[in-house]
Amino acid sequence: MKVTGRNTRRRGDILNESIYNATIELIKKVGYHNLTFQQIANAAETSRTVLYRRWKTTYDLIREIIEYKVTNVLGGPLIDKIEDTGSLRGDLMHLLSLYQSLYVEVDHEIMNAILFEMGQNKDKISEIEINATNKNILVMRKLLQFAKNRGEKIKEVSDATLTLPFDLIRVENILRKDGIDTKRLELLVDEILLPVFLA
Amino acid sequence: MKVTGRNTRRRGDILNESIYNATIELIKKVGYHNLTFQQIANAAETSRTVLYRRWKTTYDLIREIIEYKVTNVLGGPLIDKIEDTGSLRGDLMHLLSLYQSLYVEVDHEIMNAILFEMGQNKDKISEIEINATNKNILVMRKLLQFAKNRGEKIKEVSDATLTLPFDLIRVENILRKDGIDTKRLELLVDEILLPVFLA
DNA sequence: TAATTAAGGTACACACTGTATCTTAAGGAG
DNA sequence: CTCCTTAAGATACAGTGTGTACCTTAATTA
Repeated sequence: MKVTGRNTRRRGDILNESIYNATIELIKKVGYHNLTFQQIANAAETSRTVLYRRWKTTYDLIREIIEYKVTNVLGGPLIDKIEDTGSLRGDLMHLLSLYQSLYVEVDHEIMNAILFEMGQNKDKISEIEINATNKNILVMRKLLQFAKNRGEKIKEVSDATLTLPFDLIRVENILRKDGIDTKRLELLVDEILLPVFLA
Repeated sequence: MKVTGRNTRRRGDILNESIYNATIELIKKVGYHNLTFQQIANAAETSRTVLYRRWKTTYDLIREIIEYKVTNVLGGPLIDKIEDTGSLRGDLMHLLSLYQSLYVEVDHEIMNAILFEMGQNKDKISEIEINATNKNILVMRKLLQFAKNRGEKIKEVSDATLTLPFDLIRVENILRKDGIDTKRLELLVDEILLPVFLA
């Protein structure tokens, strides 16, 4: 603690946000791989003890930050945010834009860190992430139902294929990461997603 | 060193392979994130000094292991291994099988570690990896040329879309990782790749 | 056999981890 | 307003890993 006296000990949400922000800045600077509780504590001007009490690993912290940020960015679950825009192409563009906005707002490094841990920790994380995958499948089912209701001819595909829009955004953000603009998203829709889903 | 006397100091390839194998085993055990030079040195029964002399980071070591393994598994560059099987479907299946075999033989963790670093280290790695991406594009061009020569109608797509087969295998190995069998690869070909590339 | 090269040993200062123990500020209940 | 509970923050310690420097000596080559 730098300042002694009254009003020097933060709690609850104020402290949390300070830790979140410090963590995000640190990840941008040193990367997820080099992220340490020690540095987070320094940056957030708190104590390592506080961090260890709440999170076992930096991954647990990151996960919490994502959840916090997602609700802030989207303002609610993804499935409530998709709309019937009048065409499958428009709906897919809207979906990709929404999902992409998460990567931009939450920060690539953090989103990719999650993806990486999914590839490493076979057991404990899968529960959380399988859940996320299932939610994404439901989003796509709803989106394709819009198209069917409009009379568009939709192919019957497996659940695994329904995750394709999300997978594409993930790959884009790992490999390309810069210049993922509307034009790029349109290319994904026109060259990949529409041929896959539209009969 | 455990044993003193003659023939106790390994060099060159024998030492290298010992280090490679120890690293692979360690990654399987503790994951890339927790991989340390110290543990590698112990497991390979060598000295940390030896490791630091040759590799600056565990990532550099991993990268070398992949190159070593790839030539062992495939027996040469990927572009020389694809064949005209008589149909685009057959060619794509063959390509996916080859690329998937890398993940199985080299170990998921290591392949994913590379992917993760690609997402983190924007600068230095991109040169290597952009190169790899370009090679993959050439592979797909060659494969699609087989199809054109046979008279199959092939869509004109952007280069970024040509990396789709590789991207799909990557995603599979991050998220699903178990049960990526022939049936799964067939689904990728029939539901995604053929609709994208075949007119 | 001598010279060169590289493996292996030892040591050091520093950073991070995880845990335990203690103090004390903040916020609520009465 | 005071007491009490809760949680923030300070301090300390043993263990592990890092990166580097310096030295010794085995293996290879000339």
